[in-house]
Amino acid sequence: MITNAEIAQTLRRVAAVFDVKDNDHFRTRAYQNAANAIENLTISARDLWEQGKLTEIPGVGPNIAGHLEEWFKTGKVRHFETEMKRVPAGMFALLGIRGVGPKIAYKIADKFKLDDEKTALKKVKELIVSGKLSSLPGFGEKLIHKIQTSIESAYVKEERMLLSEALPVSKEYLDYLLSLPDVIEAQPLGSLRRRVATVGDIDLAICTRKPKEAMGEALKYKEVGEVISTGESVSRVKLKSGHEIDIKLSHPGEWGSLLQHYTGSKLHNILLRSFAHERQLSLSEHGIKDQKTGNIINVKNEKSFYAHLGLSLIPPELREGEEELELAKKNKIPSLVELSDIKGDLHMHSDFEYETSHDLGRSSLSDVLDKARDLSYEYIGLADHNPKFQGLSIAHKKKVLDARKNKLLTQYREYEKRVKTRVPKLLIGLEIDIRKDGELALEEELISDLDYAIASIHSNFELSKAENTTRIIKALGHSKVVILGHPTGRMLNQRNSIEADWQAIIEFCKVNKKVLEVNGAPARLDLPDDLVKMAVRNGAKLCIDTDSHEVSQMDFMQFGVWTARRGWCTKSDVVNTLTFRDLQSVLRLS
DNA sequence: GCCGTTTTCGGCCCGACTGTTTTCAGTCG
Ligand SMILES: Nc1nc2c(ncn2[C@H]2C[C@H](O)[C@@H](COP(=O)(O)OP(=O)(O)OP(=O)(O)O)O2)c(=O)[nH]1
Ligand SMILES: [Mg+2]
Ligand SMILES: [Mg+2]
Ligand SMILES: [Zn+2]
Repeated sequence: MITNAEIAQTLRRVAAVFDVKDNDHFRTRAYQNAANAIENLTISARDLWEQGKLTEIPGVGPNIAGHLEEWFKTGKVRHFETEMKRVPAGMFALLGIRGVGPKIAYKIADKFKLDDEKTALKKVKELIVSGKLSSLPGFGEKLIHKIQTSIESAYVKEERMLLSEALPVSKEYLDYLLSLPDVIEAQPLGSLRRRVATVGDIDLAICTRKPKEAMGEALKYKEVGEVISTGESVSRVKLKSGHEIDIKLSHPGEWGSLLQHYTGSKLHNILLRSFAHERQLSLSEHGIKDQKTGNIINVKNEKSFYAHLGLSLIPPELREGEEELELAKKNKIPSLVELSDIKGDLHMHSDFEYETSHDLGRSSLSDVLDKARDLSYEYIGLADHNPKFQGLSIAHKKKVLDARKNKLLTQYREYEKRVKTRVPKLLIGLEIDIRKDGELALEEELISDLDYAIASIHSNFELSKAENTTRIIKALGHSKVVILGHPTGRMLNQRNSIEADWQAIIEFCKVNKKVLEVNGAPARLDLPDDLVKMAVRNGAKLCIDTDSHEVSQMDFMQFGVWTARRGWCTKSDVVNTLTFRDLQSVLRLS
């Protein structure tokens, strides 16, 4: 299996060869663009090749597509191999060092004949210790020290953090920044502002009339462990916690263009700048420059920045360099679902104790209802896991489920009596495992007594694409099963999405009026944004849930909404924006 | 190497910071 990540890595290596051997900057960039595009695909490039759609990937043209075809057919690409042989293989290992790019990596690998990728880093360390590296022209003391420390830290594997991890770290820093006298405004930008599921670094921006003072104060934040680089408008620090933070700074007059630039994404920026070029305008974080007169056009905020280009304001979640520019030109950016549109949460676990197949909730129904009232919900749905499938008699399971229902209803009536107003309606459902063969892990006669069922995969994640597709569709065929829970099963940084034919599953959901969950648990965010987009495009409905096991987790709804927004989801695509009456008909209860 | 409702040739986003160097290349965001 040739993965997208492997392809992207190889294309980057070939790009590096073109850079150092041919100094061909544009061909280098073409290969990098293709690498980025393939890395960001959700569907595997191999699948696209089988469908004859490789050149539909932006940045992949006939040449690269031809090379990839050779790779899929024969297992190797002669052209790539020839190109990569033009440099010592050790060079590629050095590219992973921060601050070391193709030029420096090549100089070292070439001079010291680093032919083995595996030993290259070790050899460089030895060359530093023996002082030989300083014999290279351009390798001063500081550069060598930088390489040395970068190699050390490169051994600590860095992965992207969850959005939920980045948010409190950034908030604490922002609270500090906003407390400074010279800081007019401060806010998170980059992937954090675009609400990407995982975040590489934390990008913060400061608006000030006194840049020097403000930057000086910003770097004095008590959690700063190390200042990596610092300048008048940009600094980079590493916190004691290990988080890396970019701080950018601008005058009030440039604030709008700074927000735009630093929110990204990179691809969005590049496309926007190319578009501006056609209008003789040049964009940067400093503003909009008229290329004929050289005048900088002043923009106060992002709205007027986009307006100057004839574009409507694009929500940060959509700024990924896909079709957002085309739609903004036509003023056709949809208005996306918002947290305040949500009228209930249908995937929560109660604290009822029984022989569960997985885990139990921890909060009382009374606490859950209090929180739901705070959130102005009209309804909530409790979807505990099905009882253990094996080892319990049907009679026992029935007893358990009846007891659960009775207890919850009794508690609910007591709550109604006590609180009286704005009590959210209660639905009693279950989250039922989809077994390997697509059967539900609960007997038919026990399912019929539920208000609704969520079907979820919790095992056998490694089944083939065809097997997963079949079992999901089979499970969704049950009349009580209306929602497919956390469809891909991914756990960010821990477990990949299952393989499945999402196009077919989405089509099935649309035709049969089934609903795909957008699970807002921060480690899931599942459906992922790109599949949300596929579902929305194809007219399938979504349900944004939290999967909460205790009251505080009901706030995960925001993460689900952000993920849905990144998938171009509007209010009308989401069933839990409906009134209770309309929701009941979606659940086939009326 | 990619790409095109002004182009199939001739462009390709733009700027900050660092280090080592007298004017800029390399790397990164
Ligand atoms: N115009 C332009 N802007 C860039 C470029 N690289 C980065 N930016 C802008 C857009 C990015 O969203 C922003 C922050 O850069 P980052 O490298 O932190 O990327 P981002 O936060 O989007 O993703 P991340 O999660 O940090 O990997 O800076 C570039 O090459 N050109
Ligand atoms: Mg970032
Ligand atoms: Mg950054
Ligand atoms: Zn689950």
